[in-house]
Amino acid sequence: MRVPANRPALRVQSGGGVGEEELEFNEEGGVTDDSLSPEDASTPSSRRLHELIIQLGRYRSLRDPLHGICESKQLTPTQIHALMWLGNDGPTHVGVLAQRVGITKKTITGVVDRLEDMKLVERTRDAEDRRAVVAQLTTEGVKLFNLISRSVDEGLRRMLDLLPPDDQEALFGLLERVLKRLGESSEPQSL
Amino acid sequence: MRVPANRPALRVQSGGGVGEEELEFNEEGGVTDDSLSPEDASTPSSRRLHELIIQLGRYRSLRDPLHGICESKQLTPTQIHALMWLGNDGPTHVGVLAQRVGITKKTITGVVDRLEDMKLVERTRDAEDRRAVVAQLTTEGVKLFNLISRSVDEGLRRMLDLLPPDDQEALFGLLERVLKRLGESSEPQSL
DNA sequence: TATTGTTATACTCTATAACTATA
DNA sequence: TATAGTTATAGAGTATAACAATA
Repeated sequence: MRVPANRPALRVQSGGGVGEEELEFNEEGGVTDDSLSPEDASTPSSRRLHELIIQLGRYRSLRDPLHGICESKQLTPTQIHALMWLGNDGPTHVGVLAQRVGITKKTITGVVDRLEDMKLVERTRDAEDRRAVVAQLTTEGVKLFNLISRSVDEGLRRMLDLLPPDDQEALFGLLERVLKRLGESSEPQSL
Repeated sequence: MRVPANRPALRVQSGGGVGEEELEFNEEGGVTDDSLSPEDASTPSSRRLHELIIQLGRYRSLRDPLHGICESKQLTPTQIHALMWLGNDGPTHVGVLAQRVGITKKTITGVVDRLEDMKLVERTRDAEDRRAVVAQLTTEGVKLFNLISRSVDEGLRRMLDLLPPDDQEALFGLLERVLKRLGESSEPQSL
């Protein structure tokens, strides 16, 4: 009853320029809108995985291990997300950073604004393309990145502790094979 | 430069009532604040998993398979999240729903408001505890839930297609063992 | 008094549209 | 003209604080 508007703000450029920033290697768009070809929709395996994921989701500490970090650092998930990519990738065009985080170029501006206000990120112009803006962590930002990185490691360690060594190895092998498959069939966007 | 405030809005009741809605079986609070006991922090395994996850994160289609659904259905991630839990659990106290989605009671009110405006959710009073409000899907909400559920299945199927059958079985076994462990060491909150 | 939700307020996230500067 | 970002605007998510109704 607070806001009379019935339509959420989430809206995507579907009519205008296709080549904006939403282009991915997986372009099915509506995914499964109403056009469910009954052959390749869901399978017993996918439904089994779905059910397992729902069960796991009931354990909140598994679901969002970053939540505690957000609280203790007084940062929003999006801000943490942006910091982590900057720490992992080094200086990055803000447009690319937007892709990484999964938001639009218009939105990344405000996010970087606030990170800059907090002295965690710096903006500089790209000398080679004067239009482009490069974002990079400040010294303080790097320190925070390292701290968060260790927090994530610790969270992952606690998850791994739930698995016997054999299963841990199986998991690693499995993920590595997925990555190999992905690398063969497509490219990570704009790496 | 937009807003002069340097502090983000994310803030959690750390001083007030402990038993609000943030209580989990993993109560380390600050997680790794500054008190990193060097023994049980990160391990080679956790760092390896961390690295693998970062690599996977570069593939955006893997990272947020729900993104396409949000777009096509014109709903926000939080709204989808709430709908999915209502579909999976049936009529639910809005406070419990807040726990599931991972937001506070104050916030869930607005989310349910908007879902109610969209005629996807209904509110009723719990007859046994007149204080409590029960949220449940409308007929239209159930239809949407089924549609989204199938979309998720399809996304999962595409991920599973990246793995040979052996690895799929390994993954299932692995997840089931994690669930078993979790069930032994703790309870899913308020199930 | 304690608990369940809601209301009021403020800030962040997010997208669309219009704009500036550079290629 | 096309591309990289920013500004302006509006709606949704989120938390804190204060409040109402019920136990």
